Amino acid sequence: MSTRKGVLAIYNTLSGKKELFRPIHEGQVGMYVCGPTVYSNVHLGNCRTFISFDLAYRYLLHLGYKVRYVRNITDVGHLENDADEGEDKISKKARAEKVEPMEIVQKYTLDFHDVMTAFNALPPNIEPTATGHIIEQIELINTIIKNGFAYESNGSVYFDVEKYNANQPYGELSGRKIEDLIANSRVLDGQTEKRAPLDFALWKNASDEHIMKWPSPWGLGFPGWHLECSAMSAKYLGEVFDIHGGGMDLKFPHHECEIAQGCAATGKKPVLYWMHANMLTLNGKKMSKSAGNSLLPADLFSGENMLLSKGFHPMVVRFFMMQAHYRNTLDFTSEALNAAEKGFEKLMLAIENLMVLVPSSNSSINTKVLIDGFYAAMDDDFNAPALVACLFDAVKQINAIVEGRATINKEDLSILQKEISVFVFEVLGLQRPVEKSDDQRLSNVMALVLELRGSARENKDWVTSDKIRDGLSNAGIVVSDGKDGASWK
RNA sequence: GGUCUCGUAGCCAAGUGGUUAGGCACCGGUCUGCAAAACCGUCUACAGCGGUUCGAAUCCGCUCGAGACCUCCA
Repeated sequence: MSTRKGVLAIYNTLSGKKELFRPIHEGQVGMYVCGPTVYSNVHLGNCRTFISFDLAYRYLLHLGYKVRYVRNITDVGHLENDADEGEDKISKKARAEKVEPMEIVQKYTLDFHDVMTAFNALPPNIEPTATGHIIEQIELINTIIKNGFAYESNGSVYFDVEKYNANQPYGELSGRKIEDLIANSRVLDGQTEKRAPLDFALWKNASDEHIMKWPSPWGLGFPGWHLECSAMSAKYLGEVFDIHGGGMDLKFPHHECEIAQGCAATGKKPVLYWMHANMLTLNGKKMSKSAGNSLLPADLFSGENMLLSKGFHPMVVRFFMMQAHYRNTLDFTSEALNAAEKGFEKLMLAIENLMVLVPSSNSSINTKVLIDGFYAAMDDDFNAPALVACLFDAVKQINAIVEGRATINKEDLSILQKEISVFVFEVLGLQRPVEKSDDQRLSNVMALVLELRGSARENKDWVTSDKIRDGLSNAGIVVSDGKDGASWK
């Protein structure tokens, strides 16, 4: 696949344009994605971002790149708000549940991993935690202070945004001007430690009652949220790396601050390509836990939620997400999920048929055009919905071959089988849902039941045959009458 | 209030100057004892009003509507 390197275009938030992807080191990619703050269960909106970057990761791997994918776990420093008395999310939850903060971290990290596994998201190569990198963070703060872009105040350290902005623009990524930011910044109580409202914390002094704190040159305290990602990405990917991803809502201030921290520490912009995944909406609005407008994956799978009439398989949900581009908002509705479920089943059925097709001596379909379409879609900024459309073109062709309206030769069949498998299972990361039962005894019983029903049908004993069909239906088994006899699932 | 994004058929959603995206639903058909399933076909849309152009869903302007960020969020 090495011949395809160099044709992938990625939309770079920093330039506002699609750019041809050229990694720093030939054949290698360093990718960092802001992970979750593990203070509660991840909701479906959180999941969309990670699934979006899983798609990017998978396609980069497919193109043959050696990827180092780093996704952090934020387990300290994420405050409820920007006021000085803002409480750490993990601490607050630990206090509420009367457990150690690390018990909160452990519980919700495990939940996050379970959910990611259910969605078939590949694990990152490194999953660093903020609390595991306090030393690196203190070192980074020291460097920024030494370079003159941060100052200590009352046991806390703040980044001096105005001083930084004198030489390098602050707000480049999110398209903001510092004058507008100053004009619009809210004046919060208790910000007397800062020289200017825009300055953000690199290190926060911990009060006596604060339960998560570490010794530092500035006293007991804890790191600032923005700093964590800078320290961890630099440690594992270097001062400058290829791709930084995250949710659209992190663009400002989080990612803006990361750029400032990186430049202040090294004089170099830390990231070549900034990628931002858009939000999953519910009722037309961003899914958000704090706004009470969110849905938990577990509820979606089980169907135990007022919004849902039934549960959906994780792969149906993943397929639903793949039908929208990662840079656009996607609206969640029960109806849209139902539609995705039908489409997903249609795709899976066609692939099953493809794998057992009997080749002819010649092909009436153009396999190359189909496959080129797959690549063209993904090369265009990971356009999964365009890929899905191409896959359904292939489905139509497969069905035509199945029904004898088209033919495919042995060579084309082999290529099509391989490429469709690659794009559906490896790139889109879909999985065939496991069969309801591989119980041999049930299979034997069903074979007998269907044989008896078949006899009844031959004798036009519709009462018996329908009784069997309805009875099985009540037992959760659907009988389908095809040309070559009945089947069940 | 500031900055920005979006508005595509009943629903979800690609497409950013010229070739009917796609999925689901609806409707029609094939198959079937009936039904379901499956398959085939149909449905040719781009918020409104102007402008630029041989040609606009796409570019520009205005209007209306929705959302995001500016405070914690993926």
